[in-house]
Amino acid sequence: MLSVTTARQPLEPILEDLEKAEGLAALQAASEQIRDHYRVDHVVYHWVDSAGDQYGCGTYSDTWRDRYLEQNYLRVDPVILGCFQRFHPVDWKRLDWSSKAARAFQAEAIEHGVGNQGFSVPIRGPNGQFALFTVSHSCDDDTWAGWTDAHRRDLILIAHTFNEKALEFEPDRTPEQSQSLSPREVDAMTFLAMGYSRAQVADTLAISEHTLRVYIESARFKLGAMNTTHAVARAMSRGLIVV
Amino acid sequence: MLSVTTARQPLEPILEDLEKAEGLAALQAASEQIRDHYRVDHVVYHWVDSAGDQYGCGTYSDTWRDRYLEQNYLRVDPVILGCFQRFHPVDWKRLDWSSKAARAFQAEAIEHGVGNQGFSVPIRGPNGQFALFTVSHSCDDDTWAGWTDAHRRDLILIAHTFNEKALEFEPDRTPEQSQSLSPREVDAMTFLAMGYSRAQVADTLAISEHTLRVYIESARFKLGAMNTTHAVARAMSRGLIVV
DNA sequence: CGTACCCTCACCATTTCTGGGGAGTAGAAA
DNA sequence: TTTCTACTCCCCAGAAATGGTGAGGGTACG
Repeated sequence: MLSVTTARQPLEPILEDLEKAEGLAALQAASEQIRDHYRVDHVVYHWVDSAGDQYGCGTYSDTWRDRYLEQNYLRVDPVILGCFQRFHPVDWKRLDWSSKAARAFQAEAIEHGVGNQGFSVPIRGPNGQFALFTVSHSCDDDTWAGWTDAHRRDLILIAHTFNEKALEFEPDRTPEQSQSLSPREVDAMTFLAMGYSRAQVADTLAISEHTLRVYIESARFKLGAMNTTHAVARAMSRGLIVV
Repeated sequence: MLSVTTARQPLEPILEDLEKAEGLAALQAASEQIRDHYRVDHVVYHWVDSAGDQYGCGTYSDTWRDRYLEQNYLRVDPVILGCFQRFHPVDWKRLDWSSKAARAFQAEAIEHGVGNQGFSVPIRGPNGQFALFTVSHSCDDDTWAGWTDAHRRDLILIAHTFNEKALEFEPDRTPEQSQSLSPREVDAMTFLAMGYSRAQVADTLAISEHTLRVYIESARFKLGAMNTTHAVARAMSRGLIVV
């Protein structure tokens, strides 16, 4: 049971155990340990790949997890949708549950034992990488508010550490070093991303449009892109240009 | 001076003072307080807008800050470029300083008292928002490694709190609810960002190219984009599509 | 001192994109 | 029930981007 007094429990051992974890099975065990330590119903880490692939790890029941994947709830789940637009950790109460799909989802989640309260920490990386660290529980609002106030900072740190570990075991998810662009190529990509036409970019850079085309083509080649839009998208997601 | 023993200093008062800060001037004071508390040379918070606008706050000298802005070092600074590609907090030693521009930049930074060591925490938000919380210092590698090991977690929490505060005082930077795209528009933008031509996207979505064009045009309109490339770039930087 | 990469400029033919129209369905919201 | 939004389809002509090929001068590095 969750106590309203919410005495600060020591965080260090949790983080240390987490940092010692080796392999995905250990992460699974770590989430259970965190759950038991804080005496909440569930602790979940949820990764959403840049390609839309998912990876989850936590204490939700298998049936709920399977159902979630099977129904592609990723695109309905208000927790995902809400956190994806937010900077900071968020209490589930502050999310938008107004749509019909969202309420149906919520009802089904509670039915599967997810809990009526929740707190999720969004974690973002380059290339649109996104993960969530979530704690959920069943209790009344005041109890939950007290608990989250007391453990908010802990959860941020645990989320970070958990994410670091999860990335460590999945090197595929760390972005590979891509070939860099020349200054002029960066200029070209940047202005194109800002919506300038080729003629406008050439004018802005005070070069002929022919020259500009050479840059765009070489950038496209370096980025392995099939067209200008693709090249700009890749340059952005690789952080080669900042728009 | 930075002590190698790195006894854990209490973090709570720092965070509490930070959370009490009201206004940008208070944040400036907070960065100085953090600097003095940890006895490092500099503490800096640096925001990079999705439009390329910057906002900085910290203990760097005015001359260096002006120089940085004036020279548009944003696009050269290996700390920015490196952290933009990274998930986790990073020690400056692990960044890529190999290019000529980078080394020139480093030399000039040290000349302006920035310090030869540094540790930066990247913070990301929706819509491609990006900020850095940096601590820099002058000392040898071992001392620095010891210090960062001891305070890594503190810095993550401070970075989060600092960022929360900075956002609070600049509501402009909180993402205006950008008009969302319809599912089909998201599909269209996504495939375009993946390099598909209009014909290919239409084929993939099993709709006519004419229909596809309607989606692209309405997406372009919603995003206030001047052309397809611009629309895709905006959709990406606003986190509306994930590629 | 050669190699390699970057910056600059040019033409031609073809493909692709864009902007201007108009029109019907279904489902959800008001 | 009406209204609104999303989704689907169509034509045409002009604007823009692309692909292929070629060439010269500059700087950096071994």
